[in-house]
Amino acid sequence: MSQRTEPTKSNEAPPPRRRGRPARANVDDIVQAATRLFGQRGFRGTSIAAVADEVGLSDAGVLHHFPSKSALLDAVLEQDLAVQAALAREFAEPGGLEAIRRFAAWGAVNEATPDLVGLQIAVSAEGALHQSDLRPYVVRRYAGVHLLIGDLIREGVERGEIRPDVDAEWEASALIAFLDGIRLQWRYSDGALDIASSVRKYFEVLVERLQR
Amino acid sequence: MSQRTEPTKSNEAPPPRRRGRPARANVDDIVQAATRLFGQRGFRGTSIAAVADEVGLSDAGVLHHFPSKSALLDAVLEQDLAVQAALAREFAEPGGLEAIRRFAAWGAVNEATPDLVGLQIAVSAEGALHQSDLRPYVVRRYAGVHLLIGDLIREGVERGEIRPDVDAEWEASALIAFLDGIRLQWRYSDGALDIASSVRKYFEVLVERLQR
Amino acid sequence: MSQRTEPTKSNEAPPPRRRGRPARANVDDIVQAATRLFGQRGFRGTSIAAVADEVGLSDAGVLHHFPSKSALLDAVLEQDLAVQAALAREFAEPGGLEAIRRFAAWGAVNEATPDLVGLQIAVSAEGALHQSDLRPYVVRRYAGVHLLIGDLIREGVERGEIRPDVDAEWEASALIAFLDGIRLQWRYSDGALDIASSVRKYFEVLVERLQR
Amino acid sequence: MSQRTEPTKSNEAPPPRRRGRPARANVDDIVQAATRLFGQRGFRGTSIAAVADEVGLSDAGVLHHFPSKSALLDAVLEQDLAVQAALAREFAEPGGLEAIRRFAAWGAVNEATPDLVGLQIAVSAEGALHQSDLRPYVVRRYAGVHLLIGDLIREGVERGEIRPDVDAEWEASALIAFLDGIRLQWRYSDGALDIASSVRKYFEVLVERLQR
DNA sequence: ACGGGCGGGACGACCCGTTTTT
DNA sequence: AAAAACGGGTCGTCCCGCCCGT
Repeated sequence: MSQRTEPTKSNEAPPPRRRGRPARANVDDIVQAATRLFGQRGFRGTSIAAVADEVGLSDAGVLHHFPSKSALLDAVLEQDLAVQAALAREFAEPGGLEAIRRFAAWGAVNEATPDLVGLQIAVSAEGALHQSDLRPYVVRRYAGVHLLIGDLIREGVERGEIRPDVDAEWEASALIAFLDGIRLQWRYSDGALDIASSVRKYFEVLVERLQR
Repeated sequence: MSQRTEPTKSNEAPPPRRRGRPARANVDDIVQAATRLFGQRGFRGTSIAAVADEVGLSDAGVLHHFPSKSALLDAVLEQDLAVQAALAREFAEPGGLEAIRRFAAWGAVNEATPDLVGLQIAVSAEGALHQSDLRPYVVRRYAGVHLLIGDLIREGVERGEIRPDVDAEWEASALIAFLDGIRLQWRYSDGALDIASSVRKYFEVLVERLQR
Repeated sequence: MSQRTEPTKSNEAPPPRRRGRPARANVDDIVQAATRLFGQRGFRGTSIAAVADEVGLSDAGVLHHFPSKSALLDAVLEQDLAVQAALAREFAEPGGLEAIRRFAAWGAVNEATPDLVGLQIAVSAEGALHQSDLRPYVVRRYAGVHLLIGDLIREGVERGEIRPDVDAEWEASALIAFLDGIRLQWRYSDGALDIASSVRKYFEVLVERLQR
Repeated sequence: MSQRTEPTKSNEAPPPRRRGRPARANVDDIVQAATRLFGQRGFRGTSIAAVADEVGLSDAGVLHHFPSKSALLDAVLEQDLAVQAALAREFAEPGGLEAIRRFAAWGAVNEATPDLVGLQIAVSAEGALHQSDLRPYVVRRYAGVHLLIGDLIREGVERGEIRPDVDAEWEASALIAFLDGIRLQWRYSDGALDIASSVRKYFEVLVERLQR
């Protein structure tokens, strides 16, 4: 299925390719390839040359677009964050318990975007190491999700959908923990684990616990 | 105390060893230092030289005891596994629901052995990357824990302590996921998160769910 | 306006230049910037990008005007040579001992044109290295000055102003050596050394020695 | 004298190589080779690989002995300084005017140790560039020589050998300038210039000026 | 047996001058 | 005049072997 090397629009009508545009890789291609490779091999385990290879450039070619490896990382992370944020907004839109119910589909989304999931796993993993540049990014992401979930629970309590004595902080933390952990297992099982239904089940149990 | 460089048993060097032999680092020291460093910086992020430095040897000195870096890794992992297995046996000893209740103390144990926890996190993290030598090790560990928890649940069902309709597989998987995830959060919070009580709470909820 | 990008003569752009041309850097600007940077960091220590930055262009922009880095160097050197030659002609104009006396002001001129002096120092310095492209240029300059001074002395002898037994060759060589060396010291002293009076003193001593 | 490139014994009889020290390049060889290359091509113009080549090692081999390029530079400079200091002490030993007379032989010494002279020229040259690591070294050397010469003149004045109205500071400065400059010319003339007699002549003129 | 001095080959990121295309 | 890309090169790191002393 066309390994890599020409990721973009499939309807690009290659033959004509007027006026010798060599159809060079563009910035988006690079970010995409880097996303995949970072996700597969980790940030430190991925050399600029490997990314360049993927998109058919030389190291210098990539460094032309991104002055340093960490600039490339920033671009990758920023793009990931944008996708995640959009998704979270969509899920959270109804607010309260209903929003939480919606998040049950989160596992299915994971299965659909393995590259991004791989990236998040790898980033979480490497960020856990001391003195990693990825730490702040992961910490920020944790804080964001934590706040989001906590708010939904509190909102549910206000609306009377959720029992007032639930420990919102702990629930948020436990949810994130489960999601992170199950994602790891998914990775280790080479996708064999049915993450979608596993996540759905967690939400069933969670919703029941929240309601009473 | 025994700063570095010769931490271990003082009752060695039995016979003469005259003339102030500088008390060189031994194999155990190296494994211990490697455990700490692997846990802090990851396996690939730790150079042999760094380990050697920690114990006051040269690279060659370390390589004398362990022919290669991965031999050192094996030793570290083996030691970790032994500790974990002993712990698990102790917790699981009563069997059934009671054993599961005992595991609630797992979080507290984590706080007591930060080096080993760090190692496990780092290993899980790096093993998640494709083509990592650590993968098989992590997979094996997952399988072991999975089996252990599953067996305890099944045993509890047999004993009538646990509802027969629980999904043992999913519970084991979810538990491991939570533990892995919460450990990560603990790491990212620089130990600020109260992992012991967070884990205890999970087990409370779990035990309640299993019973009724 | 004009942030950067066209510091020089304001009375250019004579006729139309309609439609707010952003007043791009011109060739002279580039040469001037290159002169300063070559003088400060040396030829090899100055990248085309650095020059481009100074004048607000991209590397490619500079390379549009000068096909290669050494073409830019040639332009810089040529301009420097023109300035020096004009100065020398002016000083040497009366000929004989009087011309030599005039050269006493050389130090003061140096202080007034620090960029060019910096360039000469840097060029002398780098040209001294083996296989440098700058060698021939420096050698030619040495020869020129040598000849000039030698001629003045010989002329002075003919005119009877200078003792006939002076060693013109050595005097020229020593003078140049002193000037080069004192210039270096000036540079190392960050301009603290009073090069003008130091040079003047050398000429006093020299003139006295020449006369008897 | 066995150019370079295979410093060891030429009759090395590869097969046997009894138990033996393969006569690897040692630290001194590296420093010496670096001295020559730095002198010929400058510090920045000399790669570690070039030095390694000269002594028959790989880059890594050299970096084993000197952790970084600037560590190697330090070693080279330190050695140079030691040689210079010893020489200066020897010349300056009688003190006063006599010591100054002795320095007339400085040019001849230069001719005998072209490598060190080359190094000094190159270092002076590169140090003149802004933000060079060599600056402080050169400044220190200047200060040392300045002080030495100044002291000798002052001593000569005290002893009554030198006229009391000489400007010791200027004389020191001018002497250094001449020496630096003439050295440069010597370099540019590819050794054709008779630096020994040129320097001697400067000292003759100098001594005469100091005395009367 | 233990420990280390010494060395290397591969690879890492990044920079620089330059050509090609628009 | 800029944008895109490349090839060569720099320093430095890493893992590991070949020796030799104790």
